[in-house]
Amino acid sequence: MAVAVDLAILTVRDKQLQVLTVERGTPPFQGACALPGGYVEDEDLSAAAARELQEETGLDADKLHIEQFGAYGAPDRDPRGRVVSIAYLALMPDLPLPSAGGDARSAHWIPVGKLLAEPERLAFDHHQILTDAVERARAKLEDTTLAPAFCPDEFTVAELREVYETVWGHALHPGNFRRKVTGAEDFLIPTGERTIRSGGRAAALYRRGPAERLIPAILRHHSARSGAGRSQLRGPAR
Amino acid sequence: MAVAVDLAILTVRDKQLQVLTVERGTPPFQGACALPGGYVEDEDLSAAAARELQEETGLDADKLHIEQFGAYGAPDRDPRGRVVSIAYLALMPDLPLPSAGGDARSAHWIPVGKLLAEPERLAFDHHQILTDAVERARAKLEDTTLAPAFCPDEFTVAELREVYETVWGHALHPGNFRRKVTGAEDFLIPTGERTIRSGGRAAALYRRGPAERLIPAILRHHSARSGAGRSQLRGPAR
DNA sequence: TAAATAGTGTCTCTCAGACATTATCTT
DNA sequence: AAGATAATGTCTGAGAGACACTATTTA
Repeated sequence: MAVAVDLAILTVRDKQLQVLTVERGTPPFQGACALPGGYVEDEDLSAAAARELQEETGLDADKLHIEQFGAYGAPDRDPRGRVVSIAYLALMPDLPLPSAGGDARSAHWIPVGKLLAEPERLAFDHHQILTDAVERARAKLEDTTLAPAFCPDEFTVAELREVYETVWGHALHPGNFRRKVTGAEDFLIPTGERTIRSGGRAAALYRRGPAERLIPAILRHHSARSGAGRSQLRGPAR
Repeated sequence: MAVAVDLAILTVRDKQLQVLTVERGTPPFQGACALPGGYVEDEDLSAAAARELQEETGLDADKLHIEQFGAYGAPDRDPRGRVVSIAYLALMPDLPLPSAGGDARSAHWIPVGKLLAEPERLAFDHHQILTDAVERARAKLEDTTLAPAFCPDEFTVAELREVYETVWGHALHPGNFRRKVTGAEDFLIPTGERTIRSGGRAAALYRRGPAERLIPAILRHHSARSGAGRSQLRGPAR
């Protein structure tokens, strides 16, 4: 029984959540997209994932976030024979891929939304794997300090907010978002510098802090709370 | 390369979180405890886990909660050869094990605390697997409706609270706990009946509701909040 | 100046912790 | 009645959504 690793490498690019795919040059699923991956050799699973990451992107695994999130082993998931695949999720900023890796033949960034809407475009059970990877990423933004993994070393609050908005797929309130992320302990460390990334007031730059858990968490859904604020009608008499 | 499944089957028993272990009768690790498990055959991974569960406990997998939580594949984790193991977490009420399963030779419930304190008692890397399983269970009680999986079909709020207290390892405030679990939508459904399980007023019985996510969540840690209540000194003048 | 974005302040509702109190059951 | 447990109520502070407002930069 063969054991492989598959990687869902995500980034935020052009205001879209995108995933790195390779085009399959040989059957089965010739011409389709697939998540990068390969067989596990005489090494630990995480080492296999790091090696594949290096081969596909030329990037060093300990420079970005990478974590295991599932194992897939349906008997017929690979028509060539029994393969159990351990799936890894990697998050990275929108860097130009070194593409030096000899294996970087045909790596492309593709918007996740497009891929999930067309289940046929992904080989094997990679549609399911990608679905699970995206859900994992969305959930982890809520209560961990993972979001800066999508940003360069130094970033603004607005850039961080764009990460959340892109991954979750809906807009967040700028003022409240700032209050929360700057209030969470050890999440963001101000560098003291400012920058102008777009027309408007210069924004402060931050670096990610040492915290791993986000306390308090930032919830995706408005959790069916009736909402506060001024929605109640409290006009002057009636 | 062999692929196996290992099961961390947890229950709450005698006010302790306990795990089902089997005693190893043959080398390696002869005489040590191990998590039940076995090789994956011509079946899906979840089917292999369900089969092992059936063999070890005589219980049906679709009657209790079971979920995959990790894959372990260090090259030297099994001295007999390369084995990658997919780990599953199962939660069940404190039932008498049918033990009809022919394989139930030497299954024992052992308190998790005791096992985690003595890393040598568990074979292979099962100490690590159990550690991860327990952490997963603790985390899932926070924001999912999983806790009733540890209870019989009908249960009282106090029994549910005992589950939380046992898994998390600390006491919870009875009044506040009740307010939260009965307030969470679709979490608990009152059966209308009452029962007396201990000296005192009869308690209402509940059944688990259809919700999967617990909203709002119940947090383990007091999240370093300064705490509210009457701790402020507000005595009458001074 | 206007336009645009960064950042702060405030109001109100909800939630959680810390009690206090009432209700119901057994002995 | 006493003791025990179940269930409810209240006060307070923290956090979140909504929104108004101020600050700083470019065009």
